[in-house]
Amino acid sequence: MSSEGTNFIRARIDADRAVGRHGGAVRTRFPPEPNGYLHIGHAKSICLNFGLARDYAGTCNLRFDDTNPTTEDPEFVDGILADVRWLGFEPDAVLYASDYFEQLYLWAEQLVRDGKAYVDDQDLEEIRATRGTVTEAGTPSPCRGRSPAENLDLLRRMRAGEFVDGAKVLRAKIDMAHPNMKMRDPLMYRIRHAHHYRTGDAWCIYPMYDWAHGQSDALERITHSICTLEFANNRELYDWFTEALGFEEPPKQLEFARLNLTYLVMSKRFFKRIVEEGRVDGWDDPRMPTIAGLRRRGVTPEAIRAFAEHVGVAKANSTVDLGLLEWFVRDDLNRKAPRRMAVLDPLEVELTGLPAPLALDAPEFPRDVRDLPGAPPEGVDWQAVRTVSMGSRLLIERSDFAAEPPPGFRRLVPGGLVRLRHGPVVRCDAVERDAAGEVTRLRCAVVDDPEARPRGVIHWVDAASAVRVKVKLYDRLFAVPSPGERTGELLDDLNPHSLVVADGWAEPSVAAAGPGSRLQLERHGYVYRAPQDEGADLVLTLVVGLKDVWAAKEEGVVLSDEPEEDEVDPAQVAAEQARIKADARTAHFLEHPDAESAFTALTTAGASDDAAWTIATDATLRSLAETASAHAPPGAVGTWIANVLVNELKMREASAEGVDGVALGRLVALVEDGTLSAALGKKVLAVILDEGGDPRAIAEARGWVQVSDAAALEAVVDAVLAAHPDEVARYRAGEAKLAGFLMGQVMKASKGKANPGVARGLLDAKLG
RNA sequence: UGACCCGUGGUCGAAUUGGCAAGACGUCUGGUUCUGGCCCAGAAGGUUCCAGGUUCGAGUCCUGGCGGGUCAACCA
Repeated sequence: MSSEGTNFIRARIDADRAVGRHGGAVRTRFPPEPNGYLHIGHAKSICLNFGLARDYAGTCNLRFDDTNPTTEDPEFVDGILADVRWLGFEPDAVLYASDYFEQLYLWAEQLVRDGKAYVDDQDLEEIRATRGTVTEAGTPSPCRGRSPAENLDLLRRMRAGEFVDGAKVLRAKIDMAHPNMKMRDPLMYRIRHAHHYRTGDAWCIYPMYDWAHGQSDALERITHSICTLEFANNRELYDWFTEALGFEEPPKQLEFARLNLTYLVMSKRFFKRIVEEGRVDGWDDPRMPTIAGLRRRGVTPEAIRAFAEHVGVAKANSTVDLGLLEWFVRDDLNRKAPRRMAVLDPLEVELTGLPAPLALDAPEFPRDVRDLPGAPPEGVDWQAVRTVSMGSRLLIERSDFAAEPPPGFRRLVPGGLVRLRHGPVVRCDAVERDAAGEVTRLRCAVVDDPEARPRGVIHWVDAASAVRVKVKLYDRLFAVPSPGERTGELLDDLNPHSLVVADGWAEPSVAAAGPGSRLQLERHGYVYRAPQDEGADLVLTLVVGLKDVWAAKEEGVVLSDEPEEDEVDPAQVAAEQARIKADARTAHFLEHPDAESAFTALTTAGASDDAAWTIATDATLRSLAETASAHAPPGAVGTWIANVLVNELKMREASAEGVDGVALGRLVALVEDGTLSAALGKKVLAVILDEGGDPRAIAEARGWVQVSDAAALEAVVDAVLAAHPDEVARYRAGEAKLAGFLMGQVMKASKGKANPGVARGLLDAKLG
């Protein structure tokens, strides 16, 4: 199992395996449509699906969902396959929905024969108009009543190409008044005389997503079909199709929240637009959140995988801070990228006191990198040292000198000392300026005093040996955390400085770093040299900058004030809520007098309003309560039905129909007279629901009798207290919440049989 | 105002299925340091959306409300 904890999908898989579904196998798939490039959001899905297959020793297919010939392109299938492999996953099979067209068609004929699908002659507008709205039912097509034989003939002629595009469609025959719009006779096939990149001209009808997807999953014997939240409404249809075709152990669809990141949008359409408008340099522009873009930026697959695992999988819409992705990129590169020095905005330094050029040994990594968690990367010699020469003419970063330093400035100042990284400490003796007052050159002297206390350490390059580098300083694509929010136009929020090219100088060994290598330019960030050089120049791209506490402080990031919360009086809220509830109830009772009498009867018998309402508005529960009330106090029966029974039924997805009212009443009586505690009563109820029977007999057969005897419970309480001395001490030290924990232990020790009231009294007394 | 899904520190997200509200990022201290990086130690930050109910005990169950998302392509 992954070290990154659990999530609802894993919980579901564990539960399915526990009951032996699919023989405990896990088969997933990643199903992109080849109509664009994959982005970081897809990476999350890829890591999820392939990660599940890996952790459960299952399989994961890559399946191209290529059911729409007009948008798809083989260019994208190649790109997608390359991206998946680059991320580090090898599909167990590379498959295409288009390979299933024949089977899909055969199944469609089957549904037609079964009267579960029909051919509709209505055009696009008519279908749209008769679908209804979210609050109004749709109206059936005039073609809905066609006979299976006629439909079959029409479908075959559709396939044979007798009709023009849009003339006819095949629809599932479900329910035009269904509250879920996806179930209002959804389309299965449309006519499209178009060339498909794989099936060529073999077909002129193409399956819709809903029809193709679940059946493709079933063909591949997928166990868990994982998709994003927006398909949740489609699940009912997914299940309808697999049910209609009668698959055994059909695949089950599970939906999770797609990844959103601040400073980014994850929209294929927007990507397409900025690529076409030339605002970025293609789908793989290093500013793009596409996998290809991240790769060209120099981000490693390891960083993406670690990020994807970390953000987790849930059903709540959420937006992850882009800073988190950047953190994972740094964390990975910190251990992999050899250190180098480069000056991007040079200021000349004339160094005196150097008798001859120095040859300095500079380690590839600082010592402490070795102590990082995780093994050192392969192929990196941690002891490696490169030689850096230092002559009398140096270049330092312009921002590393300040004639008038701000407080806390730990770099070069007139008359001040700094260490030149891997080299000597120097003192700034003179500052040369041009006519405009701009600093043009510094004169510094080597300070040969081992006691010297420099203000800080700065990097440098030797002017005589430095090589020219062009560093593409990439920044976030958007300037604001939520693009498009201000004006509704994404382009308005594009970061104008997302690409700044710096012409700098680097120590010579930077040129020796091979194509495809990653380095840390010390005090700047991590850079990447493209596998293919762009020209004669040495070009590096900034993958991500180093964390920079100083720059953040300089910018003076001001945290916004806490928004003032309006003071609300809970009592007032409660009163208001009660009024709303009461109003709704009176309105309901106006039309349902029987509900009102039941409600009144239950509340006067002592049930709470909520419990009474739950029962009074449900005919089945109402008659159940009536039957049960012959054997136990009606108020208690009401409370039990509303709070315990309803929950149990919900968990087993069962209805109240057929529940034994007499047994229920007797059960409540047993709880009321103290024979059973509430917890034991719940267990007995579960048995009644599962296999039926008399509550007393069930309880006796299993020894489920509440223990109220103080002496017997005292022994249990003593044992628990003795077994948890730390918790007892913490409780006595003031951690009141530990009482709940200890009480839980007592209940557990008594196998749930302790009378909670008595046990609690004992416990409280002993804890003092 | 139909159906479905979702509300847990600033941001993500766990919680053994009713029993001590994890962890990470971010923030703030301090230490270390020849990278203002990394690392180490510590801290702050929560009425688990709200109100009722059930229970010895509720983030978890029930009822209602509020807020957000998705669905009315011959896209996926």
